[in-house]
Amino acid sequence: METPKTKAITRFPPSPTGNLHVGGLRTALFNYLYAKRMGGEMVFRIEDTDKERSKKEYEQNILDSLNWVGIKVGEPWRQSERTEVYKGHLKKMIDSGLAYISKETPKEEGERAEVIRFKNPNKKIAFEDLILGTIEVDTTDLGDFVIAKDLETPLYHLAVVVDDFDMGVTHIIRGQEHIANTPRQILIQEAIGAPRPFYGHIPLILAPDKTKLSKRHGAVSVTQYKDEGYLPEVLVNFLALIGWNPGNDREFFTLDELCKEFSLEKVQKSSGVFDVKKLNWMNKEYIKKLPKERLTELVLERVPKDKKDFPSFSQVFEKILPIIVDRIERFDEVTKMFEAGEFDYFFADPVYEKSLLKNTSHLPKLLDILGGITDDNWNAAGIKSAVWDFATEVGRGEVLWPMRVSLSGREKSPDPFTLAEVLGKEETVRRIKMSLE
RNA sequence: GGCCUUAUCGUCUAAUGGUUAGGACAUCACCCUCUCACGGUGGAAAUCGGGGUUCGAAUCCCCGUAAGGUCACCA
Repeated sequence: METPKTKAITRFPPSPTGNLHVGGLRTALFNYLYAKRMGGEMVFRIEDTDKERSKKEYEQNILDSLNWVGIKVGEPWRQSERTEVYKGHLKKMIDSGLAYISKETPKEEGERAEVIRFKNPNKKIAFEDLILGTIEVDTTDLGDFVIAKDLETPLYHLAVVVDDFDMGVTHIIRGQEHIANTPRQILIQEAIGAPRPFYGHIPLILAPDKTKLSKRHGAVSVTQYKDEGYLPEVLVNFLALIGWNPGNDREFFTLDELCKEFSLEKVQKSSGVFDVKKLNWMNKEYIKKLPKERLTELVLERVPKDKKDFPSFSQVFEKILPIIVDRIERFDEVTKMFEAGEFDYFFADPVYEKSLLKNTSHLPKLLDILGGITDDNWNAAGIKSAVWDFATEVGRGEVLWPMRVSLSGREKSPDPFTLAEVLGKEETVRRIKMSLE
């Protein structure tokens, strides 16, 4: 790993007008990773100048989401608490003719008859984007844009520039939707005498239809992914790989590993589609490697209350955990399976549908074989080897199917040997006899 | 529409002038198998189009085309 030459101060400045979006999380991630990689830090700022739309609950959600995935942030700066600072700049700019109070004819409700506009010097601005290269724009067609409604009510562009300056931000890493904002923010920087930070505009995350990811495409907030049972480390790993790659085939990274590997040179220029299928695959890969304690906890919290009330629940649960885990990609599937009654037969007698049982004529013989298995050998492998030859001889489907149905009562279930192991010898025998009645 | 940006398998991407254009997800086939799931093996699949530059172009340049972003008294 290369030694960083300059410490970088990056920032994550969400506006609390909604829950944290996966796109927003990806932006936070890249800023965090870059700062860590460069031996600096990412500062956190709440952009709540829009008093109408900003809500405390959203601020909390953003913070909770960040914590959930393990991105640590300090106390945020709040724009709503810095009105005086912006006011000072505004006054100075007006006094020196860099901005002016403009008379307006309100077109919409809520619009003022007087606003503060920036005196646009109408020149060409070129900046070196760390990801896209040189970008040049003629700011003339921006006109004298509005930077505040009045001295007490600054607008986005002004507040951003002032804050980035005061916070000592060296690198602004943000989504490509901000490219158009950069020239006017540079103009303001020059007006207030702030140094120009480095810019890196990262590619957008798109929905499968290649349009902006929005609610109509399904889950967009981090909270939703959490609720659906995705692991936080998976979301981080997956999101890091949209628009960035390590330069080789490696796909699995922890947050810490990403902090060491990340670089802006490997960030893609073009937008990437959020592929839930791959997310699901990755979640399953991580689930497979989870330590037993955490796995148990995560599955257990998704089991419906009424199922947990079965008297034998704890003992049985221990045994069927691997069966459950085998069948899920996301933890919310645990709830769905239990609610569908998938595992009811582990806790209570199955109810037989005669048509499902098919041919029961080999069951008595099967009972003999099972009876001969010692307790030591009563496990899936042992049971299988005891039964296998007989089953093969008369036709496996003729023995194994009725055996499995008599134990589960279901059309679909784990294999009969596993079923028998979980149920125990006594119960297995009892159920097969019961199916013969 | 103006301005800005982008363009490798369906998707995420590797290859920074010389590779049979590589990997992963998804997909398909086969295997495992009493069912479901898991698992294993193999296959198909891409350089947007047209011109240059060069011995040689996915890679550099130009022109098209397409996609996205942005044009607020939101951020």
